[in-house]
Amino acid sequence: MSEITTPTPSPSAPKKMEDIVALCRRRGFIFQSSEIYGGINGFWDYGPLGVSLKRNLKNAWWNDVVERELIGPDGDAVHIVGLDSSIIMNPKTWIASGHVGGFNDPMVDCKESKQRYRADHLIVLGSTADNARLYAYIENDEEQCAAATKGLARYEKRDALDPSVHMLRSFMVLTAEDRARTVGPHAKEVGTLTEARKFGLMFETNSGAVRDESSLTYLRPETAQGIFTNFWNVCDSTRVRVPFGIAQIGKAFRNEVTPRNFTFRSREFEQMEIEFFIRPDSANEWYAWWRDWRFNWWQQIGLAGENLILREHDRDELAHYAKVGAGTSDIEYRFPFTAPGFGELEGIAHRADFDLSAHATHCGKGDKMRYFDQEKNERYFPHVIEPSAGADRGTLAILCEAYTTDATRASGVYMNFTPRMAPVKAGVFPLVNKDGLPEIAERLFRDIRKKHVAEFDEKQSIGKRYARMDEAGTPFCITVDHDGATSGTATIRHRNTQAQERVALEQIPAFIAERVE
RNA sequence: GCGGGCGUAGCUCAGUGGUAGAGUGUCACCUUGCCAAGGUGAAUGUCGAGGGUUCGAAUCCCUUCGCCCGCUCCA
Repeated sequence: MSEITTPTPSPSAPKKMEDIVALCRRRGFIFQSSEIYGGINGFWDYGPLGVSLKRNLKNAWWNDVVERELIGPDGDAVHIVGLDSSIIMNPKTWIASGHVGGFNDPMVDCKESKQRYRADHLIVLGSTADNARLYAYIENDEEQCAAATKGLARYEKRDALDPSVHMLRSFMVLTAEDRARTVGPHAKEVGTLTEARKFGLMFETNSGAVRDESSLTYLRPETAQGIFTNFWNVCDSTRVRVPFGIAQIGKAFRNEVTPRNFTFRSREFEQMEIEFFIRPDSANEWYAWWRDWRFNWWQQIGLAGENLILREHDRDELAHYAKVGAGTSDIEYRFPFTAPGFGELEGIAHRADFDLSAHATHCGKGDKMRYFDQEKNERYFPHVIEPSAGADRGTLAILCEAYTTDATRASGVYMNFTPRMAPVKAGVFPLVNKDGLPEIAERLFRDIRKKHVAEFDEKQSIGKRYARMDEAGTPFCITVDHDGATSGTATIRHRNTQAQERVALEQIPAFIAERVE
């Protein structure tokens, strides 16, 4: 093997999100959904290169989580089984999980202050008399309450109203006329509060042809509940013992208030979730192990730089199910649109036994559904460590991290994917489209293609072909030239350095295989 | 949901009431012997959509959809 050229790479300029979005479209990574009809907010399609990239990410996750050996904190192999549960489930699932009750809140906007309030947290104070002003404040907020009381007193003094006929009402019971005489918590004028509107974050649909209350169902807002509801099935059908995990990759749907930032916050998205079931007393150990292993995993698949951080949640930002327990942490990436801040890629949460016991209660069997631990001769609801990752966010982070500008090369940019993530592993070209070179190159191409994704290109100048592969992020380009045709070799061009080395034709498939796996 | 900005060829953009353009990319052929080279030729547009004003609208007005930024939201 001999070096031919080694150009010096130039330092990368700061990344602009619009450039990344443009490349994604131009090269077929990501398109806007239903674009020819003007698109639809919060939905995206993956093109030929994009679907490969995303699938490589999901396959890497599934391989590393479910299929390959993984050694846990106790030195034993970690046992995880797969699952593919349905998107539409019995709606009671979402009552048990807290999604129907807790996240279907009526909201009120104030046109004057631009503030938004939970309607069921607004209390209205004032006279029962018609046309008298009412003052709203936020429940349990003493400052707000005092301000409303003061405002009311001043108003009633001015208008000489009788303050003895006051009453408190929830904003929820107000009529349109009442709202028109209500002053919002941060407002000066009356009538600036809108009516209460439901911000249901779950997509509703109906199962069965009859569309009524009884057929109401939801598109799942997370894949996790499909795992929890199958916990008992998996235990009964598989020889699993705590500690063990169930892994699932699947779509989930949330009616986000504001889809924003390319695919980062979409209404339809794909999750890669593990629910790992443990003995309650081992939560700290497993939580820390999962957190660290997952952080390490993201680094290995191409997010190795300082743009990736692990962030432990503060107590006061913990979700309702994680108030007690070992903690919650996020693995976050510094996207161009969040910089200098970070956006969440994966959350690792100790959910305690919140979900299993909630489902046990709601399905009516209660404590009878506790897991029996043979070894300890004890019954309990296992605690759960949940590493929950976004496949679309992961794909986007890889795209952003890989995007590298380089003024010295023709394309001006290349995608620095790791070989494992790269949609195309190798481009195979004849240097010129004659003299028997295409035939040799095509034989090599077919040989590589038996195991790896490769592209054959004999059109146009060699420079254009390299440039195209740079934008697709192909790590290796193999060119059959005249020297090679006589000596049985070809040059392999490395994407990042543009350096070339000469390798014997029969060794090239192994060369690729070594670097891709 | 609110406020601001923006939507013209795949991409970057010009065109401000009178025949839709340029560069670049794409494709074909020739040439070429390692980095978007050169030559010749070709294809490509609901001017985001709908409505209105006008003899005539990419251009002016209204509505709407989408994208970006700031709020808001984010289990």
